[in-house]
Amino acid sequence: MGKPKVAMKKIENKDARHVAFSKRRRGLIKKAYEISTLCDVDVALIVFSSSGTLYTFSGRNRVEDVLTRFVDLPVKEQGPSIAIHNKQVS
Amino acid sequence: MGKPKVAMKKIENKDARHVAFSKRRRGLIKKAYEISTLCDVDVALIVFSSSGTLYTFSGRNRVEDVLTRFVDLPVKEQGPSIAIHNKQVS
DNA sequence: AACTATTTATAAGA
DNA sequence: TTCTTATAAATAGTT
Repeated sequence: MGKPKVAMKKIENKDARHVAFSKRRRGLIKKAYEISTLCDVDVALIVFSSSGTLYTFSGRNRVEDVLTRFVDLPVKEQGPSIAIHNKQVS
Repeated sequence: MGKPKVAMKKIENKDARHVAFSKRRRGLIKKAYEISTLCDVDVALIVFSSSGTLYTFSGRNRVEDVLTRFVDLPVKEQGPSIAIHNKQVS
């Protein structure tokens, strides 16, 4: 990550947490853009800040269209309700 | 990125594109997990591979719940239909 | 908002 | 697909 290896838990200091959110939000959206472009896949990303502000990204198609595509899948194919970050999720 | 600086356009070689998708999907989901945990925010990520396989991630809440939260917003607050990766999107 | 030291992500190759 | 390695990119703390 950055300089020190940071523990993977909520950053308790509010200012530090907001700064991290701002930096990482930009990084995450960039990564989403890259995989969408390089690999030619459909991506939709939705983030709600703790104050409720919405941030989104989508690549080739509109967020709504990707969501529609998701919702239209049979529930079984939507996979587990809670996804695990380090496992491949159906 | 990795070793060589790669052009930001579709990887034309199919095998290379699939390998990149596999690696980057993992990285993207990890980043989504990290921002969700460190910054205590709601994240939903949906990716459809070119063959139509679905990959998702969500943090504190289920993907469906984040989508519902998005859909329930007034359309104006859902922001632009096409998000731009390097700009902050409302 | 910029800088910088350091960690992390990842393109190629095996 | 997994591991290794070299290098680019992300980012935590600081200014």
